[in-house]
Amino acid sequence: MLSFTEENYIKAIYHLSDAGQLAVSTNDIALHLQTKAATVTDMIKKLANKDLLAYEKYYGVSLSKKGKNNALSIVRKHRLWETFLVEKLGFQWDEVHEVAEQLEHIQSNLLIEKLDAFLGHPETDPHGHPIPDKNGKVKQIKQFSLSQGKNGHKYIVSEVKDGSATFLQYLAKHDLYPGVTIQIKEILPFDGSMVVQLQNKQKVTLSKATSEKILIKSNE
Amino acid sequence: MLSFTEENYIKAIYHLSDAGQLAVSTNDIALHLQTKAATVTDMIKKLANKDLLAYEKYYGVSLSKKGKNNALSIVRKHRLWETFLVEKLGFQWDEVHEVAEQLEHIQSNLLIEKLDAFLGHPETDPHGHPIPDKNGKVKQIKQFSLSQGKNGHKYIVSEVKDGSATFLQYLAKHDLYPGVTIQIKEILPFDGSMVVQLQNKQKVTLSKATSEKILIKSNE
DNA sequence: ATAAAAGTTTAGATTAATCTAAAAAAAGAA
DNA sequence: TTCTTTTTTTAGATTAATCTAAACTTTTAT
Ligand SMILES: [Mn+2]
Ligand SMILES: [Mn+2]
Ligand SMILES: [Mn+2]
Ligand SMILES: [Mn+2]
Repeated sequence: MLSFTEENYIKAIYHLSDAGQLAVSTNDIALHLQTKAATVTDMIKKLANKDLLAYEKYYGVSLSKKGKNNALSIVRKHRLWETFLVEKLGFQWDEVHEVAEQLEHIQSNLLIEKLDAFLGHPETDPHGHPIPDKNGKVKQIKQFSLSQGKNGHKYIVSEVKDGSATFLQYLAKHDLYPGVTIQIKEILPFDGSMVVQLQNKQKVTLSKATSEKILIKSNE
Repeated sequence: MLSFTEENYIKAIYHLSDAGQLAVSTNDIALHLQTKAATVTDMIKKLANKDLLAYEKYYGVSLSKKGKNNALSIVRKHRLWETFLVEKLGFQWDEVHEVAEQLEHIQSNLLIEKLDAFLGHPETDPHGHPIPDKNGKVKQIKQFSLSQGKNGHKYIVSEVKDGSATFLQYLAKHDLYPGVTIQIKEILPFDGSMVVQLQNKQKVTLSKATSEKILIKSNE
């Protein structure tokens, strides 16, 4: 049984390592968790003793199988709770992250499996992030950045890569959510901004910076 | 903002003092929280410094207005979550307490008000315990022990006073829940046990000890 | 009224998580 | 390759929550 703090370290390392691929440095973890490097060193020694990660002095850490499983379980809970908050309680998608940061630490397998069933076994959360299944399997979809879309083509929004409240509110104002179909109407060559049209025929102009943070998938 | 531990102390004192009426002793708190008296002494000093309770050395503590408000908020959250777990997620009523002990510490007013609305502003939890409203008001109903019911009379089960899993499972097996109408068919004088009949005509024999732990209200 | 028992507090330690400052190692630049 | 900068670790403290053992206060019983 991991403590609240240990769980947050494991999850941070999971995200920073790109799902457990790369090694993660002490400073990266400290930055991500808003703490100090010395604190991180202490904690990763503890996590290494628990076989949750491999730690090589001065060269960072990488999650073990056990650590990865723990991380996936926390990510699963986080994303299921976010889905619950939006789908069932009527939260806006920019309001859920902080609360899910707390809810993800509730310990009860029964709870999470019943919540999953109540939500109809969703595959993605409100931001389009995939929800790991009970066995830790993550469904990967073929997606790419909207900034790489072709003029005239239709796509489906699949994920947003910026979770800040202002960005999410901006997208919400223009009805840009995962699942929405869009068509690229125009790409301006001098600044890379583009005009996209929604199902309801409304047009929105998006800056390059914005279109880079929106992921899309093919329209089937 | 109270810590997890501080919240547990405040809630324990609230329950032990019968909703803030009586003073509570150090030992009572230690027993209830499964900790040591010395630990309790330290913590109540801290809570006294935060004006959550009045502490008189050697004579126990009593909650302040502020302490009572905090306690009511935690109790509200606990009971709303228990209701959610039973009504929406399909938990059995003997499975919810441990999970609610964790969920009651989640910090988010928005969450709890949205949860309340989602549940239809329930007045009692699955065990018949009243749910304090947003302002901390607790609705009191006229209720009494089933052991004091009269032969031949009809009543509605309103609350159960024992939260142990075995007791709750026993009642569930006989469909005895808050809200169910029962009629007393027979009271045996030598041991105080009674036979009650449910809506579905099924009869159950309850020992005195059991009927004392079931609260009922009049059949209107 | 005094002594014994019960309950409470204080003193001193421990563990988890955190910090700052100093030392050590690795990486980058000249 | 050697020096400088950056990163990481170690050393030593701090805070919250906990414990045991000893001291103290209140209550109960003779
Ligand atoms: Mn999130
Ligand atoms: Mn998300
Ligand atoms: Mn409960
Ligand atoms: Mn209850």
